[in-house]
Amino acid sequence: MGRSSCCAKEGLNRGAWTTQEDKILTEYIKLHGEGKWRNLPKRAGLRRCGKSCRLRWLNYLRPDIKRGNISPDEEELIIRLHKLLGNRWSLIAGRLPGRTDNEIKNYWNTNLGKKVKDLDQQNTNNSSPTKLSAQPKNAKIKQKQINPKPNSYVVRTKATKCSKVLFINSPPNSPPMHDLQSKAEAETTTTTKPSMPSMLVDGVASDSMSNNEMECGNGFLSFCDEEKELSADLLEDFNIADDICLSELLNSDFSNACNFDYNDLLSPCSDQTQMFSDDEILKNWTQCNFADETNVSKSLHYFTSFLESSEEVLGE
DNA sequence: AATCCGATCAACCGCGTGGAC
DNA sequence: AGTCCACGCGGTTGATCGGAT
Repeated sequence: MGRSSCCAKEGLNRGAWTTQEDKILTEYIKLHGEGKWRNLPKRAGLRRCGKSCRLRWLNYLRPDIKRGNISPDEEELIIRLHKLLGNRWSLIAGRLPGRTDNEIKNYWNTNLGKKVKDLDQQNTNNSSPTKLSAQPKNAKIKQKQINPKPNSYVVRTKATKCSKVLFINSPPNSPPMHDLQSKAEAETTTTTKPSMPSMLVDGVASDSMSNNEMECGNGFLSFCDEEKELSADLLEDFNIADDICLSELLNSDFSNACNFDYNDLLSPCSDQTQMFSDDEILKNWTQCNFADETNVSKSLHYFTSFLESSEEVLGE
C-alpha cells in the first residue's frame, strides 16, 4: 500500500502566500477553528494544500506569534533545551512563548548551531569559554517585529498525539507509587501512557500536602490549576519514561523563570551538586526512576544542578 | 551599476504515529 | 490485524535580501 499524497497537487498554488490568501485563511480559521486541514482549502476556497495551510497558520498567521528579536534570555534557553532535548524543535518551541518550531530551528541553524559549535571548539582548545550572549560575527538579528505580544501565552505544540491521559488522584492511604504505576500499566485501555512515572501521579495529589503542591527538597513546588493542567499536557510531550523526568520541569514556562526559585531547590545539596559534570547530571536525570519521592527530589536537584552548571559555563 | 555570494527564513517534503474503521 | 486517514515533526529547499567586490 502506498502512502497517498496529502492532496492533489495539480492546480494548486505554491510558494509564497499572498496577502489575499492569508486573509482568507485567517478569516476561515477565525470562523471555524483549526483542524480538518485536508478539507480546509476546499471549504475556504484556497488553492493550497492542506499541509501548506496548516503550516502557514501555525508559523505565521496565528495571532500569538512573536517574531524576530530573539532575546539573549531566549537564546540561552534554546541552547539549554537543545542540549537536553536535541533537535526536538516543537518541544523547545513549546517552552518559548509565541515562538514556533520552524523559527527556532531556523535560528539554531543560522546562529546558535555555529555559536555553540565555536564555543565547544574553544572549550576543547582552551579553558576560556566566551560569553554565549555575545553576537556572532554574522548574526544579523532582524529588527522586524510583526504582531509583538509580550504577554502572549506559551504555544504548546505536541510531540505526539495523545487523546487520553490517565491522571490519578491518590486517595488517602494510597498504595506505594510503584503499585499505582503497575496498575496504570495494566489499564492500558484507559491510558495511552502506561509508563507514566509515579512522580507525576504523586506530584499532583498527595496526602501530606495540598493538591497544589509537590514536595521538593526542603521546600515545595507549587502548582496552580493551570500548571496542573500543564502537567497533564506534558505527558503528551514525552512518550518515553526517561523523558518524563525532564518534562515535569520543562513544562514550566522558563520565560517566566522568576516564578520558579531554583535556590529553594538547590539549597539542601548545593555542595553535592558541584560534584557532577553536565553529562553525569543529565545521565542521572534520564536514568533515574521515580518510585519514591526521594528520587523525585533528587531528580529535581539533578536537573537544577544541570542548569546551574550550564549557567556557570555560560556566565564565564 | 552590475554581479557575486552568503545569510535568512518561509515553504515544501517525506515519514512516523495514533486513531478510526 | 490490516488499512487508511489526519496530523505533526524535523530535514531540506529555494526565493529573497543585503553586503562585498
